[in-house]
Amino acid sequence: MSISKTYLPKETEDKWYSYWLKHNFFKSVPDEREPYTIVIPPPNVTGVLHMGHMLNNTIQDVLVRRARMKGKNACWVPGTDHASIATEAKVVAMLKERGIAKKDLTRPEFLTYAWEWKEKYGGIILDQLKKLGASCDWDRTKFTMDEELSEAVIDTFIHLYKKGLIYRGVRMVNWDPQGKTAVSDEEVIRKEVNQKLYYIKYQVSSIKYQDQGADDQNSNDLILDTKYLTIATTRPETIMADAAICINPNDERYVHLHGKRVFIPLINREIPVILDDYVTMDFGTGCLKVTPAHDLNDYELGQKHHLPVIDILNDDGTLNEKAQILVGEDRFIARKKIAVLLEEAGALAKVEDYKSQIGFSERTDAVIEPKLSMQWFCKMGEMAKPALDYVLNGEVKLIPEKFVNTYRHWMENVRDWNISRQLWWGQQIPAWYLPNGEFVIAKSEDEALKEAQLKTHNLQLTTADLTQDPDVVDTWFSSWLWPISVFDGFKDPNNADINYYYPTNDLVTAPEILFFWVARMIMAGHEFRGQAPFKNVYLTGIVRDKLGRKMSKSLGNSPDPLDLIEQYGADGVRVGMLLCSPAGNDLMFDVSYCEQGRNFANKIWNAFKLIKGWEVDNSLANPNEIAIEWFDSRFNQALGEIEDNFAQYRLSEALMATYKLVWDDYCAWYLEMIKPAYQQPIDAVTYKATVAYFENILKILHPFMPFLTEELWHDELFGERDTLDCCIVAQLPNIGEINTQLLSEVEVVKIILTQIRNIRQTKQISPKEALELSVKSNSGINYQQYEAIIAKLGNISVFTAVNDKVSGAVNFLALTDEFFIPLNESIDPVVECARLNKERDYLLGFLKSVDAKLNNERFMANAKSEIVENERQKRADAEAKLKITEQNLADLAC
RNA sequence: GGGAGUUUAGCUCAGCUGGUUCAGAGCAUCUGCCUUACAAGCAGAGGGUCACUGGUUCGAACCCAGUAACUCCCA
Repeated sequence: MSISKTYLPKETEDKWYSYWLKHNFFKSVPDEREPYTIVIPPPNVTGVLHMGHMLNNTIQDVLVRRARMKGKNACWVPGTDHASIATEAKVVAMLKERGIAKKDLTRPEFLTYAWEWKEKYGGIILDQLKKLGASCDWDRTKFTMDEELSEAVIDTFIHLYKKGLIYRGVRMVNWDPQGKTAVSDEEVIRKEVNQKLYYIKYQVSSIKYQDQGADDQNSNDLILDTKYLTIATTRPETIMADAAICINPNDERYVHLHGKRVFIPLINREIPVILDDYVTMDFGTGCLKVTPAHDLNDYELGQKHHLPVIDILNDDGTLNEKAQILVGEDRFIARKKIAVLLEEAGALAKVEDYKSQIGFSERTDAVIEPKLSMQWFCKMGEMAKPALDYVLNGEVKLIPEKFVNTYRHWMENVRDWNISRQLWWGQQIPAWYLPNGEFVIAKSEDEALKEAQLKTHNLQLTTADLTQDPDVVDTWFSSWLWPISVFDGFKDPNNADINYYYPTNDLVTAPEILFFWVARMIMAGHEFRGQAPFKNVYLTGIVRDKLGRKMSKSLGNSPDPLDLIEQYGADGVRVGMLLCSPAGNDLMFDVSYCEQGRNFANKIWNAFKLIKGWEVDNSLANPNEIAIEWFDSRFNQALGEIEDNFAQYRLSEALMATYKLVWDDYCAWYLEMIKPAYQQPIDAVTYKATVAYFENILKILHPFMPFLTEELWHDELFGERDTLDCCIVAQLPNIGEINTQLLSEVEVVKIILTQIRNIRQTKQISPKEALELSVKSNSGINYQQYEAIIAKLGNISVFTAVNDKVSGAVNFLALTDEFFIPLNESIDPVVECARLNKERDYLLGFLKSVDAKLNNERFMANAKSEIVENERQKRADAEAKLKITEQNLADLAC
């Protein structure tokens, strides 16, 4: 049977994934081993796999697989998030297509449709993760609206309410007019947008109304005009909601306005001029329109000055009757129309281009409208404190550490969390309203009734008198419980799972949800378990394209991860992702990394092919002792580096160390050293060692490249394997002895071989032509033991040790040892002299710099002794080399 | 406006408590090779005023101050 020339991922991936599943390798139940737990950041149930997931889950899988191979009981809990706004929007859209409007449905009817939709389309993303190789314990798959998880949400709500941490109040919230719901601060994405700044003239009321003809005034004129004051706003459509004009009391330009009143243009409502140093004098005109209903800062200013709140917007962003004009128009259309009306009325002084930050809804991308409404809030201050401490005292480690500062800043300035959403898809708020407007909080309608009867001392009340709050809680109010609720730690706080798996080990997530998810999970962990939910938080970067732009659907710059897997194989894509992903820094993704990953897979495949093709001859002696011993040391050395990198969560460096070990050390050096001549058999000892090394290499590769390694693992090259003897559960080798002298001497051998190849290249000598090599050793290295290797890889026919230099031969230095290769052609003395002179100049310069240190009293006094010793050694080496070089120069009579 | 971070080869990044010649890796580039494991490869080579300006130090990519550019978070 011939082996394919390249690795073919498609033939292995599904096969091994099913095999792993069939034999329950991903499954975890508590036992006596040490647990290693990761809970997945639950993707939206509506989501499809994008590059961010790809990165995130590759990292998790690498960590989980490695833990499994270190003998831990590894458990990776998967699941999805019900994503109320996003899912509800999808369901509404689906219904609309079928000609059904949400408003015509009852809540239960709507929810039936929603569940249907979820069952049918939800969770695709979990199947996509399987393609990537994610070794999740699928039996533990959870959904944030599962019965136990929902129950946990309700219980949590009640618990926090009783503790006084949840309250109801009118607050300015971020209103999403498209989703028609409030969203939390964290769900508002700010973007810089080109806008217009409208300068609008308000007539001052104590002056008689006259003179309209001054369109061409500049700003200074505007200020000097005492009949009008001019404000600058980006939102002219909200002037009808103005409650006052505010100026800075120190603003000398406007002293004449103190105590005055002005008219709102078009509707001619009279409003006061108020004074507050909140107003920045040098922004706009220095006059600020105060619109408490439609701006957070204005709201606060309004509260301070007891201004009325006039809300002129409907929930869908259209103007209502209170606006008096443009009623029913959408806010953006109204903006354009009112500009025209103001212009016609002579109230528009000018329009400027202006850039400013605008909030957009993360879920619907609608422009967020600040809106006053009655909402439920969760107090954060008290909970933030312990959650901050976990991170500050290192019980929860953020990786990289730079996020600690950001985290602290946020936790110290945390604001109360608006947890209600005006949606149906989610956990309905467990509050029941009584006819008198009071409310009770209870787990069920029956309990609510009892509470209500108790509260009102009215036993006549029936459930018909109660109305449950129609809103649901924020999705994050269920995801913050995730590390506890996936192990059913609320209903059954002492069950075997939660006691075993909690706290979890590592959380891998994006820094953008550090606050609205990570911080809150720590709060919940502390509140409900008295323990942080995880020990380490690995924050990945944002996947960007080559040009540094965030990958997004709208830009169309994101490759489909499944296409990438199709093209480069799951292992190739995993390697590609990790090659360019430093922790916490954004990564500039490019498919060329996947290509590199695929090439690497292919390299391993071909190394396998080579070994597989050898025939063993038991009668042969082992000529490769040195090579075998060297690779053993090198392997152990690399193992240490990899271990160290993992301990610091430097995954891309751990991968790179592995990559170089395999490609350079194993393939390029080791296999070349021991490779028998064409169609010659190999001795048994070398063969055995080589196969054993290869098996160890498969182990360290497995977390990165699970499919390829599992495929090779089962080849008969490695002998008969039991059904359950799989690479996925193989135990990683321990670090063995390292012969450092051998390692450094082989480095010299590599220099010699590189020099020989270099000479061949420059002198255009074919690799097939054998050369003679002599060495005049000054270092004490016994080159005899490396003779076989040098002869084989350098194609050297005769390798001799000499006491005197060989004249007329090409020569080079490796450390302080001199090597000679006699050639037929004579050496050009001019070229050779130039080379030697350059070498001498360099050495002289080097010596000078070393001597400068050694002759410097302050250096000798201050530098550590090993550094001084090091300088002395450098000096000795340089002098030795200089001596050789000068001798060569003298011999050539340069 | 407040805070954090980044700036090292064409690209992506290492460079741990300042101390092996003004620095490493992978990719890319250039040159030569279809040398029967691999052209998705092999061998060799080139490439950097460590953003800029000062300072501290015997010694600075690394510490300090300032400047510039970019990124992120918060308001």
